[in-house]
Amino acid sequence: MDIELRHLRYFVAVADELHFGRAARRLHLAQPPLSQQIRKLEEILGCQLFLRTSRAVRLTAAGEAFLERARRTLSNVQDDMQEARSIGRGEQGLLRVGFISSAMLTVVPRTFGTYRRRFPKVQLQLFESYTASVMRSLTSGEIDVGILRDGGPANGLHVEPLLSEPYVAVLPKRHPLAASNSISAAALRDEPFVFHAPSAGTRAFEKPMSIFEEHGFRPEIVQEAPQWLTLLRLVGAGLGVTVAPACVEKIALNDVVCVRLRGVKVRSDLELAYREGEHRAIVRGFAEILRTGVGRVKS
Amino acid sequence: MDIELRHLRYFVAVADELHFGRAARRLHLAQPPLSQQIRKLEEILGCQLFLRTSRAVRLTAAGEAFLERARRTLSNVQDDMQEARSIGRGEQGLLRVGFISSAMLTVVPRTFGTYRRRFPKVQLQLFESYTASVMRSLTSGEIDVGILRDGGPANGLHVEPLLSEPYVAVLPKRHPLAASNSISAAALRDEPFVFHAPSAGTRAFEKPMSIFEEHGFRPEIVQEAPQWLTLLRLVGAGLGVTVAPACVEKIALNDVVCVRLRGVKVRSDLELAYREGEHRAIVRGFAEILRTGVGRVKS
DNA sequence: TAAAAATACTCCATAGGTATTTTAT
DNA sequence: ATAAAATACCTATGGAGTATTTTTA
Repeated sequence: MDIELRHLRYFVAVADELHFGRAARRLHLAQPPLSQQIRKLEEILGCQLFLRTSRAVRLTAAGEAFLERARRTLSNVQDDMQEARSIGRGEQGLLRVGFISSAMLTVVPRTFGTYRRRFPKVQLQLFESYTASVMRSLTSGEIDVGILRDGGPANGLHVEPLLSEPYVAVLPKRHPLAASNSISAAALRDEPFVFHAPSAGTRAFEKPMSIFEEHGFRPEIVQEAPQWLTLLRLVGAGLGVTVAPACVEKIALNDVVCVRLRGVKVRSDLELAYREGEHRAIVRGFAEILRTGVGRVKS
Repeated sequence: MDIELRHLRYFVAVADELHFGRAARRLHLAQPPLSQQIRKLEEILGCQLFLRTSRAVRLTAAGEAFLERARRTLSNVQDDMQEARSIGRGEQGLLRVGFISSAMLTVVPRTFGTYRRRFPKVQLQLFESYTASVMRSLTSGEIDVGILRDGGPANGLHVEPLLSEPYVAVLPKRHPLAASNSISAAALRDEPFVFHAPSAGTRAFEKPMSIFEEHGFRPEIVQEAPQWLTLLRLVGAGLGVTVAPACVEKIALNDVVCVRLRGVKVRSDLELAYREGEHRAIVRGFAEILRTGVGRVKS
């Protein structure tokens, strides 16, 4: 016979009432089974908890000490259950989110705010990096969610589109085409390019390059740089031109001009990623907020 | 349906083994009821604790958190049970003992040592006083046990003899009777007496006085003092004589002589007292040690 | 004598067992 | 194909109910 929480619940009730009949009523129980269970508890413990006469019930020293502990145990178990539930709903814990800088030029930061308000107890850790690095961190388990660009299908990762944007050409302010309302990709055939390194993300690199493939050329990259801001300033300084997802225009200073690319089907996809088989409510909750947050703006 | 410690025990076993079959074996249980109980626990909590496939079982984030808590709860409950048992056996707690000074002239201090060794975790608080005060403190609940002298039967108190001693006459060194091997109580008829005040303990006062009643006189007390040492020095200084329990001889300096009282039936009883209906093992344990400790020396 | 706990018994809810199916690798 | 969990169903322990007795103030 093992001790059970039932014994503690009954014991606390009797100790509170110091009356088996009243305690039984409080427990929605008949008096005899209550007496039995208390007796059983005393047998398990091997010591008396109550001194009973037909006129009065009082606690022994052992009962006095055990009462405190029993109360604490019952209360702790309740708290533990609440915590488990809360974690089960994704309301508690640590969530590590890796993201690319350009995600901050979209609606994403606002969804972070929404998430904080919805799950205030979650500790949100943010890691800023580039697509390939975000994917590696996801796979290795350093982060739980990734927000990246054109990560495409990846082994062991679930990747889903959040936001699709057209590419724009980024030209120096004084470039002959800078005044155009829109240009063809073919117009950039002989231009020197500045761009990210391929290692920053294979697909994220190949996708914009493929724009020019159908016109039979591949841009000559004269300078690589990791950040869009850097690339824009290099364009502004006349080192070359580039193509970028439309959102990048937001950080363009007045030394460059962003021009719509006519007839280009290829678009840049901002994506949400997490490990395949990811089950944690904390991750599912974040993903859900991100989807609806981004979706609401699009519609 | 309420959560029970059974659920925690089963949960911990499965979490340890990460295998329902093995966990069931460890619990001396078939696998299906274990699966059922875990499922039931998950229903009670309202969240998954395990992710099971037929090939692998692993903890969810909620399960991970709940595991720690469940372990702690089970361990705490075990500790709490041990503590209750220990208190039930009188091995823990606070024991307040009131005693008269002369008890320290007997075997009593040695029994205190025995008690400490037997119940090392009990905090023993000692209060030195006189019989009437010890009894009042017992009744009022300030102390738990009393060691006193001739407290006799008292309302609401259990009083039992520990040690019976003859009275001796205490005379100044140069008193005419001081050289006697023994004297009759009648020989002290015209002597001035020094003694305790009656308020120090009615029976403890009346008992020695009764020695002289059968010889038709009552000692004239010329000076009262609360402590035996004081009384002995007063005798030594020639203020009077007195009668004292034999053990008091141990603190006699060479200015007094203790002489056996011939033909005196009245003896002084060192007694153990506690409240009637006292049930606490801590008190019973102390009383038992005191009885056997004093008894062993007598026999 | 009256109030309350203990006892005696009965019943049934449910923990646990057995046999089998489903599932995922 | 196999190992393991889930499902279905059955059994029986023991928790809870009813009636009664015992106890003590």
